[in-house]
Formats: sequence, structure tokens, C-alpha cells
Amino acid sequence: MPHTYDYPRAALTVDCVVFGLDEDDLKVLLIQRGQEPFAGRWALPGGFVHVDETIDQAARRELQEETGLSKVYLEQLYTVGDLGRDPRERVVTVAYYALVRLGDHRVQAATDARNAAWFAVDDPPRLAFDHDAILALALTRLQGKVRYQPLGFELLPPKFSLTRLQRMYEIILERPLDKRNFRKKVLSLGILEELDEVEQDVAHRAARLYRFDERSYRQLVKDGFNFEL
Amino acid sequence: MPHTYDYPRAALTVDCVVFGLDEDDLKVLLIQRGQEPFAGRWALPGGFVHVDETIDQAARRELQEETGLSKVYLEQLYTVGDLGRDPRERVVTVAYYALVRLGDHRVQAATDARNAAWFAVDDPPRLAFDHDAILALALTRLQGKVRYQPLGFELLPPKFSLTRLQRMYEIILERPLDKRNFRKKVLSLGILEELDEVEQDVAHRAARLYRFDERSYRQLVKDGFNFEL
DNA sequence: CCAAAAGTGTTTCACGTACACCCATGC
DNA sequence: GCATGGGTGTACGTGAAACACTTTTGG
Repeated sequence: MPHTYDYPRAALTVDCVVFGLDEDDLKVLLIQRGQEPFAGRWALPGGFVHVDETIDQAARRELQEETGLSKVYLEQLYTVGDLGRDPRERVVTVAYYALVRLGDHRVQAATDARNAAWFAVDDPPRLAFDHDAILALALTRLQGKVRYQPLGFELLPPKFSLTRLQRMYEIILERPLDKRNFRKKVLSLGILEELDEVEQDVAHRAARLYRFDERSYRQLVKDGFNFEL
Repeated sequence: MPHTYDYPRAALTVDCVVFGLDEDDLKVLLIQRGQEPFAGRWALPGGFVHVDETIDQAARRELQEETGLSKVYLEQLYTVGDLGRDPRERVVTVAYYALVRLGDHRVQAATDARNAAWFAVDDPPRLAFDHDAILALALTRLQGKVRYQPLGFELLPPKFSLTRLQRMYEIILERPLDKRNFRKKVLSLGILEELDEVEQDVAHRAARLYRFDERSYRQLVKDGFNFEL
């Protein structure tokens, strides 16, 4: 059933940069396109915004449909609408980025049998459309934001060791951090709850596990603080 | 001439939060709506994105058409697309914020004879649509960004005294700053060029004038720095 | 000469940074 | 007993914060 307007309208889409954390890499989730344009190329998961859903809802729906992911941390990134970014017609896309715990979710093949796979962010394949630029933008944003908001916990399992937490920051920020200073700083913030548990099945001394304490964090935000690493 | 699509499409608009700086207030530029919905209400300048222009271009064009402003600092803020934010139909808007030197530009009545006027940001009138929320978001963003990027210079005339610069930060951040510490900090950054000029026509000792040195600033950015106040 | 704002240094304290060794555990 | 990572404290330097008086100019 056709829909008619007085002036031509751009198509509106969402695209999601989904970050996941590996033992030693930051990864991004890509899907392989089945159709033209860019058939066979890898691309960010995404799709059209329906007229009866918000943009956030569209992003979550597409993520669910194309990758099986739900209940992830999701944040709007930027809206790009350069002419010619889609060879077919004028398409404006609202880009999002998402953070997921790699272990939690088994990535499913997409609904229409397209491939989905994780790639290291520093060595991605050539992407469709202007998705390289969007990925780069998302990475910059993550690196910036992780320094003053505790986003990173979304990438870790609920219980984690301080070493794992430190590794996460080192991977995202792409620079080594001092172990003692890191612990001093992160513990002094008082947003970690020390658990009576340690790592299991490790071939060395087991590390104590911690949990992110959202309640203390909210308190901290109210009072004003500095999360810099 | 009508345009037809298989699925209904949202209308795409831009809205601009234009900030200007007064002697003692941060102001925002609003236009009074001539038509329904919200006829007579004040609103952010903005309008439809044409299918053959980028979103940035649309924002600049609307600013020019509705307020006569051109060549201003302009940055994308956020994209909002809640259902029902426009009572007529589904409208997604890409919000921008702009910084202008109040003295430079005489605000013109808009093309279609609507009113345009400056309002203090802390005491704006009731706005049309969800423009209050967009204004609040823009203000938060400005307050955040001004602390690590020298955005503020866009609000001042090319030549300014240190006191004026300090007043600007105090107005935006809504807190007093220490005069000596402020001068020490801002001069130590080395991004101000000291001029051989002083204020004119003041009823007291004339202050020395400075100019923002973009070249040094770019250098500083490369090396990594901290602009915090 | 008075009013008004310009301009200027020092001390204190908190925090970031650099740095090395012993401990617990599994194999 | 050895390999592997876990866990801990101190000294130093930089930068933020607090703080008050003299100078210049116009009226």
C-alpha cells in the first residue's frame, strides 16, 4: 500500500556498532550483506525505522532481529545523512553503539540467513556504505566516555577480578595502566563491591571477585566526581 | 508533484539551539510560530531537511532563512524521534546547537514575518513541541564541552579582555571562578595572543585585549592537554 | 581624590605517577 | 619447587585551590 507526500522524503534507518570484549581484544559485531548494494560485504547491523516506533526502539528491534541480542546497553551516537552514502536513494541513518558481554550472548545467524560475526576493532574488514567512518566515530566516543562514566562494566560479566577490569581499560584505551595505581584509584571510588568469591579453575592464585555497585555510583554522580584513568 | 513510497516515512527536520552571550547572560534565540500547531508559541528555529541537501546544510539554511545568521559555529546535538512529539504526523528532528557573537549579527525578522528574539536560557518561555527538552540538552552539552574544548571563543568578539573571558566561563558554568587562578591557567595554555591594545571608553583602568590563537590550539590538541577549569 | 576594575605571587594540599617485592595456588 | 599471576605501600612532583593588596584610569 503506497504512501504519498508532497515532497520527496529521505529514508530513515538505524545502524548499530556493537562492541564486545574478548580476553584480549575489543570486538565489533558485523553482519554480511545478502543483497545489493554491497552484497557480500560486511556491515553494521541496522535497518529501517518504522513510522510507529521510536528511533531507540528501532535500534533495539534491528539488533534483536539481525543478531539476536536484547537488553544491551545502547546509546545514540550520531546521525549521518551525506548525499550519496547509499547509492539507491537518500538515506539518513541514526547511528547507535551498544556494549554487550561477549559470553552472555550467542550470536545467532540473522533472520534472513545472513552471517553475523565478531571482528577485532583494530582490524575490521572493508565495510559497506560509510560504516567504516561510523565505526571509527563509535570507537572514539567509547574511548572518551569510558574515562568519565563507568560504561565499561557493560562489557564484563557481573563478577570480575580487578585484573580483568584493568585489562578492559587497557584494551579500550590502547595503553598500559599501572597495576597499583589502577587498584588504588578504582577502589577509592567506592563503586565496587568486594565479594566473598574468587576465580575458579585458574592455574595460579585465584583473584578476588568484585561487582559493580550501581547504587554507590549514582550517589557518586550526584556529589560530583572524577573517574579519569 | 507527489512522491510515493511503499511504506510510510517520517518527516525529517532540523532544529537549532542558538546560543549568544550578553554582558551578563547566556541567551538563546527563539522564533515565534505563526501557524498551528503551537501558533504564537516560541520555538527553536528549524525546518524540513530537503532531500538534496545534507543535514548540516539544512541546519545552516534554516538558520539563515529564519534568523539571518550565517557562518556560525554549528554542531550536531542529538536526534529525537519520539512518537507524538509533533501532533500532525511522525517527525524526527536532528537537533543542532550554534554559538554566535551577539554583537556581530543583527537578528532579522524571519522570512515569513515571524518574530525572532533572544531569551535568557535560565528563564525561557514555554516552548513548542519538545523544544524545552532539546534546549536543556543543548545547555548541558555546552557546559560539558566548554570544559575541554575552547568552544567559548565563538561567543566572544575576536578581541576580548581576560575578565570578559572569565565572565563567559562563569556564566556558562554557573559558578564563580578565582581571578588569579583563572588567568594563570588560561595563559599557561598558550592559546591566547596578547595584543598591544586595550579596552576603549571605559570609566576605569582599561584592560589589555587578547585574541584566541587557533594555531597554537591545534598544536596543543595534537600533544594532548587538559583544558579543565 | 575617589570609584572602579586591572593586574599580580605564594603557600598549601590533594592527587597522579613511578616503582619492586612477597604471596598464594596449581601442577 | 617452580611457574604464574595476585596483591600490596611509599616517595616525589605537578597542578589545583585559597587568598589580598597595589596600580591605573576616568570622572
